[in-house]
Amino acid sequence: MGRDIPMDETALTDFPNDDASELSDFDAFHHRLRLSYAGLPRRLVQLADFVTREPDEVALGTVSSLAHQAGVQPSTVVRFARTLGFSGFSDMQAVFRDRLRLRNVTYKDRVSALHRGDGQPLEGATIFNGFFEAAMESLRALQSHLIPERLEAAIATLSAADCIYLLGLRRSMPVIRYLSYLLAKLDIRHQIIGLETGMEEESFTHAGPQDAAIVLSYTAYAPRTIELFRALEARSVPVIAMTDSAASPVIPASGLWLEVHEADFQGFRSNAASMVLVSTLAAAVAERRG
Amino acid sequence: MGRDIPMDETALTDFPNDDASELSDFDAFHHRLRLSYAGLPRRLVQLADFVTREPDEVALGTVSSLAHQAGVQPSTVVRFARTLGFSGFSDMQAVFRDRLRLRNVTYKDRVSALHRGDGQPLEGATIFNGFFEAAMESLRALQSHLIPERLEAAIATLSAADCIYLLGLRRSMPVIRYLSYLLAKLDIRHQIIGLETGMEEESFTHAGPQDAAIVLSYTAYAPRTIELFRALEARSVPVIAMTDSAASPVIPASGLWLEVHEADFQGFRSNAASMVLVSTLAAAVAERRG
DNA sequence: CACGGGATAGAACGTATATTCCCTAAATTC
DNA sequence: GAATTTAGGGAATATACGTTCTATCCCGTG
Repeated sequence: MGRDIPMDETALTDFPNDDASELSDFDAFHHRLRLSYAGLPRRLVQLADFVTREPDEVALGTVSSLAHQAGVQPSTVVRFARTLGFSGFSDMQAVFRDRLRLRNVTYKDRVSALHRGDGQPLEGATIFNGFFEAAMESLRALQSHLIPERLEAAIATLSAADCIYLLGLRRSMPVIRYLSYLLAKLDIRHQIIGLETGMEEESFTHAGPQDAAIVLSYTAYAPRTIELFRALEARSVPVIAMTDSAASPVIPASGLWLEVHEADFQGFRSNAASMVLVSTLAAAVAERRG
Repeated sequence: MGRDIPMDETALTDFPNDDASELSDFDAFHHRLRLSYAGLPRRLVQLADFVTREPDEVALGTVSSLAHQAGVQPSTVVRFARTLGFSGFSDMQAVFRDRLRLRNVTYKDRVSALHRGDGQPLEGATIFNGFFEAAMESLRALQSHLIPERLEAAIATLSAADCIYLLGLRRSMPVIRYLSYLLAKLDIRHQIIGLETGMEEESFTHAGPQDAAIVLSYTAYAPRTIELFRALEARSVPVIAMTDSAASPVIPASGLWLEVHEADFQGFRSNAASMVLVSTLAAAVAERRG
């Protein structure tokens, strides 16, 4: 216990800690590592990679076990520590161990910290908790309401489509953009409806039964979305709706709709469930098309 | 693959036990401890209480440090281990260390377990499960890693900012767009960096210390993001990073970064955690500004 | 091609740690 | 109340570990 090494306090703390966000020793270590990484010899780079990849091993292992895993000599490990400003390996390991300790401490008290209901103005942790719960709730609801057959039908329809039109305004717009991003990456032809205001109908002048559309709309359903949805149905475009109730105005005649309940927190809808479902559709269509 | 357990089973357990039938060493240890607890001598009871209360100390400490903390003699610690069926203290400690190791691997391999090796096409429900699990895992990881003080510091910085610059390319772009949408709704001045390719730097020619920036980047960090991040730092723009490791190249000198691990499924990253955190930041800043 | 400097590997050293043994104290039984 | 058994404390011992030193190798340089 009696570690009489002075443990060079300045070793890691001489970095600009300007403001309230104090750099943890662990972060400071990595900061230093990044700075000197470029000029490091081969074996030390090997070690640098290893310690960033397996920080837990560093905390729990011994010099020789790490040396073995990283493919270097034990003495190199010590040299690595000294190069980074520690008095020896043990000093460096202490940083990694403290991180493990700390991590589990925050894990322990986070519940009490987050659920503080003492009427104080909303602090960050409370707001986070709200969004977190909303997302979890939405995901759970999605999982329990999802009907596999419907999902399969939706995938089949989309897979057969020539071009997939995407419709979702206001709060659903970010989800649509995300879907568009996914489809682009998967090289699936698609088109967002309504990027330019007022020109929405022009987006699907050529659309027909050979295509398909995904429509997202949650209460209160944007009137413009309903309009555009009806225009799509009028053109006999097969529509897959993602909405939150059987009474929704965007449920297609085919009955092909997927139930998604987005819990909201302070008026902001967590789009977690929509994002997951939309990812599923994109990946499944890509898979189906091969 | 014997794992077709519905995910809500695993959702609430603290430790990702491989299976209900196959107890982890750590759980087995506690089971044994409970059985023999009643007939234990005084000092050993003292130790039993200590190891259940502070398992991390057992994993990280030495015989004498534990003896000191528990108020017994070092030799008693060894006797304790032997009484519980270990060959010595080190054997017992190994169990506690393995537990620490396992804790942090949880989400890594779980999703990949869904990748079917038999070459069969994945059906919709399977794909959905993958994305669903990835999202849940990301959210859980976010909750356990989030440091409330850091979050507060980030909110404070953003609240004080004149204009908030948003940076995140490729896979992070959808999240940035979503954040932009939120900020627009909340009437908070902001600017996305890099909407037009090649003209990114022009987006922040007027940026300075009075502003702030949010940078999203996950492995493998897009080189262009790193470049732009450095340019921001060079202009002394306070940067808040959302990234996945202390070794990330986009961690600002201020140390103001938030840890986010996005589990991915089939190469697609669930952005669930990022979305939740980004919503939190937007709402908290709005709240702070009143 | 020769030389010098630094990086690396391997071995030797000293220390800290777990372990073991033994003695003392306490408790239980005859 | 004495003897025997069991728990606990303390010190000695063995081992594993980090550290340091030195010889060798590689790479760059004159």
